[in-house]
Amino acid sequence: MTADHVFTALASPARRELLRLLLDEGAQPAGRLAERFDMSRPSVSEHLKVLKDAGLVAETRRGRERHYRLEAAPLMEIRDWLTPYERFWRERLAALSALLDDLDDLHDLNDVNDVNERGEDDG
Amino acid sequence: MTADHVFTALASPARRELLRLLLDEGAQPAGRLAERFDMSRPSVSEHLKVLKDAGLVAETRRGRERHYRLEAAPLMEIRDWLTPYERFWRERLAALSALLDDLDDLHDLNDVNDVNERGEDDG
DNA sequence: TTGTTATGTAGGAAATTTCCTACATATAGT
DNA sequence: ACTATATGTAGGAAATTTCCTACATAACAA
Repeated sequence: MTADHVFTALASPARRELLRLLLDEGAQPAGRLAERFDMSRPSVSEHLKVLKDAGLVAETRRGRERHYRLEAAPLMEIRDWLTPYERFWRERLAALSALLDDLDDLHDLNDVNDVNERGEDDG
Repeated sequence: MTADHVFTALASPARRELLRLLLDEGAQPAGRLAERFDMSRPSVSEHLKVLKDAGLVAETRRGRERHYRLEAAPLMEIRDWLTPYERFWRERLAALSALLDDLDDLHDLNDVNDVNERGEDDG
C-alpha cells in the first residue's frame, strides 16, 4: 500500500521478474507464472503475496485458478520519488556541458595563438 | 554497481533518507549525516557503504572528514526500468478515459430520448 | 608526543527474508 | 462420493540484514 511497500517489493529480482512477465505476457494464473522460475511454486506464491500487498498485482479468481494481473499505478509513486533526483542529475549534466564548452573556448584561443606563433603577419 | 544493487539500496527507508539529505542540503561529512538519525553512527556508516557500493554516493576525504555527495546517475537506471510500466499505465488510463466517454455518449443519448418522450414532434 | 576528533571495521545478537516440504482448501471432472 | 488440479498457508531451516558496542586508524591540535 505505502511507498515503502513498493520499494521493498521491487528489491527482489524474482518479484521484478514476475512484474516483467505480467507486463510482457499479460495476466496469468499463478501456476503458469511459477513454471518460469527455478524455485518452488509456494515460494513464487509468497512473492506474489508481497506484490499484492504493495498493490503491484491484483488477482481475479477464475474457477480454481487465480489470475494475477499487473497493477502499475503504485510504480508511479516511485517515478514521483525519482523526480527531484532527475532534476539534480540534469543540473549536473548541464554543468559538465558548460565546463566542456569552456575547455573548447580555451582550445580555440590556443589555436589562434599557434597561428600567430607561426607568423602569418601582425607584429 | 548493478541495477540490482540500486534497487536493494533503495529498499531501506534510512538509506532513502540519506539520499534526501544529500539532495536537499548538499554534500556533508558522515558525522553530520549521522546526527540526523535515531541510530548509532556506525550503523549510518554501513548504510553509506551500501549506497556507495550501489554508486549512489561518492566520498571525498577532506582532512579527517569524509564528505559524502549524491551521485544520481544510477537512479536513471531505475527510471529506465520504470519506462515500459509507465506506458502500460498510460494505456490503462486511456482505456478508462474511453470507457467514461462511452458512458457519457450513452448518457447524452438517454437525454435525447427523454426529450422525445416529453413530445416535441416526430411520431 | 599525547590527547582529541572523525570515521571505518569487527564481531555478534536479533529481526527479517527467502526458500523449502508438508498440509489445508476449494473447484472441476467422473 | 471420489479423485485430480490449482493454489494458499504453516512451520521451520538457512541466509541475509540491521543494529549494536567495542576497537582500529588516521588526521589534527597542544
